Amino acid sequence: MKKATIHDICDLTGLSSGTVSKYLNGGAIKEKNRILLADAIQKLNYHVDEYARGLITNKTKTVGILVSRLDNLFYSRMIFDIEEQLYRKGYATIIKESSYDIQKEQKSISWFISHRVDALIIFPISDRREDYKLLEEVDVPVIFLDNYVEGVDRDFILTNNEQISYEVTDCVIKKGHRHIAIIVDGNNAYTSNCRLKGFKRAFDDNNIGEENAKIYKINQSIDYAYKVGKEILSEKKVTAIFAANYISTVGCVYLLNELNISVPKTISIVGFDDIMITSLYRPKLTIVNQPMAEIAQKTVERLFELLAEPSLKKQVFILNSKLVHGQTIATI
Amino acid sequence: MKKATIHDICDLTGLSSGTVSKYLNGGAIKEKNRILLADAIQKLNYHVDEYARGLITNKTKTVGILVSRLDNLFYSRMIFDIEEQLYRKGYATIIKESSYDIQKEQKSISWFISHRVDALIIFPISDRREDYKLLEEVDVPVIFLDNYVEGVDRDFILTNNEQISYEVTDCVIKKGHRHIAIIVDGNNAYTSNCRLKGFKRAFDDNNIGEENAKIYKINQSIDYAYKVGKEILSEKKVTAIFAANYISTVGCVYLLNELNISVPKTISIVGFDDIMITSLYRPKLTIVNQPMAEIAQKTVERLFELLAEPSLKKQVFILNSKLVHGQTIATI
DNA sequence: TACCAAATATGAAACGATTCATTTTTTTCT
DNA sequence: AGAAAAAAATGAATCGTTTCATATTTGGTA
Repeated sequence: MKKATIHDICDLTGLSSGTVSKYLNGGAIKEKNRILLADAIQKLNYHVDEYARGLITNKTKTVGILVSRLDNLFYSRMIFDIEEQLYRKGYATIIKESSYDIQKEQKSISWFISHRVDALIIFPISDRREDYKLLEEVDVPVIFLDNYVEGVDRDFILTNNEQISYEVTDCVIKKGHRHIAIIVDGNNAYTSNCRLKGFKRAFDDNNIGEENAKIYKINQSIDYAYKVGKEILSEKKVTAIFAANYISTVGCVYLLNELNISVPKTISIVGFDDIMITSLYRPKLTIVNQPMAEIAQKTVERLFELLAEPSLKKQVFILNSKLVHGQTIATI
Repeated sequence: MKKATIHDICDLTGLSSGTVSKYLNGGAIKEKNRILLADAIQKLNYHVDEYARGLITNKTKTVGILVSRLDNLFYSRMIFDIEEQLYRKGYATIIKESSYDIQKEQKSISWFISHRVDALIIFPISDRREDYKLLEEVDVPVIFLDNYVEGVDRDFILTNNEQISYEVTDCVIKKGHRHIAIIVDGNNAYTSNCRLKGFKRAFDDNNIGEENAKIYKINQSIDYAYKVGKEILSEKKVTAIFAANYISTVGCVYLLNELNISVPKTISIVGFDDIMITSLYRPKLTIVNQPMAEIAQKTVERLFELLAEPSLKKQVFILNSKLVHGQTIATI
């Protein structure tokens, strides 16, 4: 049994392909024929072939999302929000992941272009302009999230990483801590650097030598974060940990739970991105929250602006994170 | 600047479309021409138009996944595993979600068919055969996960829900509990019923009247689970809760944390699907684990069997869950 | 050099929809 | 009823690939 096409409908109804097409796309059809067509479509179990349609219309009503890791709740939650909004507007979402593999990221971008997505949302994993060269000659709207890439003339939606990191660190210092460790992502170049910068600036502004600022870089694995956390705990002087991304926050909380470490008596901790953390873990973590819903909202909003007017001047949007106080910073 | 096509490559190289196509698909080409083509493709920033290709080859190298909720970690984790394996085999994954809306589920199935996915993976939300009628006349391989639909002649991959639920309940009863509450999903008809059946059978086998078995149905919202949990706590007689899916487990743990309830002294609890639960929450939860990696593995394996031989006789696979003991069942 | 088989290259037809200039049918008005 | 205007239907051309039967080139051998 072969898939039914428009021609089969023509044969069955005696109407022409143009009329069938008009029906499928909601044009004006005589009532008699409308019924005829509805019946035929039902009878033949007809489905539009979007590949044939896309070929000629040059629109696919499809948005690609390229994410580094799907099993990172920070990303998947945001994607969930974005998908939901796109669906409402009649767009389908195609999700692919790069797994922090630049080769795979490029293959995915290429795949998306070949599949003619109408727009592309990327959580970039590289900070080198040439890794996104592929996109330069392509006139698909692209929005980058979570990370900046110097020299790429596209839209970016970011959060005030340096500022919030400064705020966290300053707060910890003000509570009397002098030896503080920060855990950042080694891959996530630009964003990590911002968080580091804010961290260091707080040391400077409080006149504390930067040699007291212990910096740890991890890759995007909870296990690795766990190990690094252990290493930090063995550093006797350190009294506070700033887990400056979601993965390291989860890793540290696992660790503290596992070793039954009394928080904040033994060690103080601040986390990043509260997704199921403060609800599950006690004491309640002091944690930075990036405005995920807002980011999703802004992304979709901007996406449609770009779809309507692709030549809009590129912009960088910076949204504000919030520090939510729990009970995990001790006052010394 | 228009998108480059094969014809542009022909013009630039002086070769024919057939040759270009052969090159793109890895055929034998003279070295001289191979270089010529590589250069031209680079220069023109050419990308294959998969819509044109798909139209004629009738293959899209694409698998659709239709999931009820993406922000349910039990599903998203499994999808992550499946996506990973499909990627390795050169297939792209398109994810859509139904949000427990049957209309949306059907629209998505229709979308997938129109977009000619080579295969389809569905986490069904209905247990009525006619809700999947769309698929009957379609010769795309389909695998259903997590839930059975009576009368649908397709492959299913499930877990031993009744058996494991029996095991849990029996264990709780053996520890002296007589009044036990179970929370199941009201939507998730077949699977929930299995879990309920096992629950009740344990009561019967232990000669405890079923009036002691308190049954609570929730929809797929953590907040609702939280509320139901509260209601259960107010039932003075109940000494143990069996949160028989991931959402209700999370909801209950939130609640117990929030109210600072001493577990298992005040109440005993068993959960379902340990994703970030036992690592974050103390005391360590006694919890049922479905073999997520195995399910993903089996799904992909079966998918490729069906792709190779679509007329294979349909099967129902049942994998085994495991009860992992923690410290949340009190002995009375 | 001439011949032949193997290796490459050619290009028209096909895939299944939409488009749009043209034709046919229906409606409205006198 | 007949003419004009409006509405609906027609169908050939088109989108950018792959396919495959045919034609051309290559290079080894007599």
